[in-house]
Amino acid sequence: MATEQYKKEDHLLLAVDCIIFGFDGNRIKALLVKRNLEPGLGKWSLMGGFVKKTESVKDAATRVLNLLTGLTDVYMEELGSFGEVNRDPGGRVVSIAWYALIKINDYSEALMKEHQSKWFELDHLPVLLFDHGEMILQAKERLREKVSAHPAGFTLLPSKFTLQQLQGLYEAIYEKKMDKRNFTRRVLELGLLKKLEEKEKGTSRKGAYLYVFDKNKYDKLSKKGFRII
Amino acid sequence: MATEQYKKEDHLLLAVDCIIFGFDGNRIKALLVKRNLEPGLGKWSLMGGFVKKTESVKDAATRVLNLLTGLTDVYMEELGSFGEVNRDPGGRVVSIAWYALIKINDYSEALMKEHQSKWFELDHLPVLLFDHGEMILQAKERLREKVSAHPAGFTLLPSKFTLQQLQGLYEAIYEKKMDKRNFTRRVLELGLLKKLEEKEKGTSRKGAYLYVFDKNKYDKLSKKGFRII
DNA sequence: GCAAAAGTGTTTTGTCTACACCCATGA
DNA sequence: TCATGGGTGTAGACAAAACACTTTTGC
Repeated sequence: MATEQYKKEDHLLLAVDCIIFGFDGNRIKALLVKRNLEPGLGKWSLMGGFVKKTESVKDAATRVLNLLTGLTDVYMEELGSFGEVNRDPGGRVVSIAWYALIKINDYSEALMKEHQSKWFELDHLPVLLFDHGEMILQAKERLREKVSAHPAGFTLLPSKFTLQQLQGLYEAIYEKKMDKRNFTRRVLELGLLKKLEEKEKGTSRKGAYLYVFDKNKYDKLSKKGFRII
Repeated sequence: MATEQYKKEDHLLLAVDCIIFGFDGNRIKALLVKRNLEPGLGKWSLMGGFVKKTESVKDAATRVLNLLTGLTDVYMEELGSFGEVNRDPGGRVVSIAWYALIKINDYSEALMKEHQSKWFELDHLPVLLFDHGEMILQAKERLREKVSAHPAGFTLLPSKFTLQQLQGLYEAIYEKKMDKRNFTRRVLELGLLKKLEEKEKGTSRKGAYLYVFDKNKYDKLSKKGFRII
């Protein structure tokens, strides 16, 4: 099947690794797993896997994410390749890193036990496999750039959320406090949110109104971009 | 050498393709070559090549760029992977696209003859190999984002240049006219440019002052970013 | 009635945009 | 002397930032 000229070229292993972000209401966290093969058996690492001949790179990333989380339809984007010759002592493996944003509660305790996985705060990461620490750092930077101009980050929140939760998310990503009035005004002006009658009463006596996204406007803003910070 | 578990995984071909941008004073152009192997022999395509086992992905991109242009120390950045299963009918090849910014005069007529290569305006591209058209589109978009906040784009200009050449570059990238006074003020305020005594007398009787970059400030601004548009 | 978080406007500051004329020079 | 591109400043519009008090309600 393959053209003759191609056959004599070097064939390599191509992997995908997923930086899976979650938000627990206070901090951004990354989901890591205990590696189950050599080299690096038992080390904390990103969830990864090899790209098969019969699937696209994106499909491989989706498959690997699904293997760990059971989730489909997750926001995921390519971060970039990691292609140093000796990055993996087990062989010549080029990895393409992807970052995914999930609702932290979509990932159950049961799955954590099953896969020996755990959420880690970004400034309390363990020692990581290979160049996975660098991948997470780059992904964190990319996440900042992304959410400054796209509503993507909102997918880290539960489907109903309060304005203070949304602000807390941005404060966690940018690691700085923001002004409540300015923040509220900006996000409401985007016209992206629908206010519900319901209130969230967990955190205060008064209770805060819950909001949901207007999917149509979300799609429009995703394409066009905006500036929220 | 390779770990046992790795051996049974699929091995694929990994390629790099370079989107090489130049600026002729009026338009952004891309450097294309006539493909010299099957499949797609004779078609216009990006300069590309396979990643060898003994080189990093970045080194491969650098090597491929150098093969065509003879240049080293070129501004180059990863665009992303192109990994559809059937993107290359010759076999399962995943390509990592890189874009490079060179001074158009660094690429001689002699090299164009030797490699059957040619500069094309971005809105007059020929029919291209595989998904190379899509790569160029994405690279063009990325270039816009990049130069809006980083001085990288300046590397498309000759080492001495006038303010109007710089403005022309931005106008070409954004495909819109800008205000001369506003533009001048903004770039001078960055403190990035050093005014020379020399004047460029080619395009007007009066002559326009030439500028060069202050390398130190360039490096600082590269990291920190700015907003020019 | 009080503690604790929710909700809400205005003023100030800074940034961005629009806009037009004189200058220097070679032909 | 005139045609051509080079160089320069200001006023108004708009957006961003700073800032503090009232409301609701469960205990």
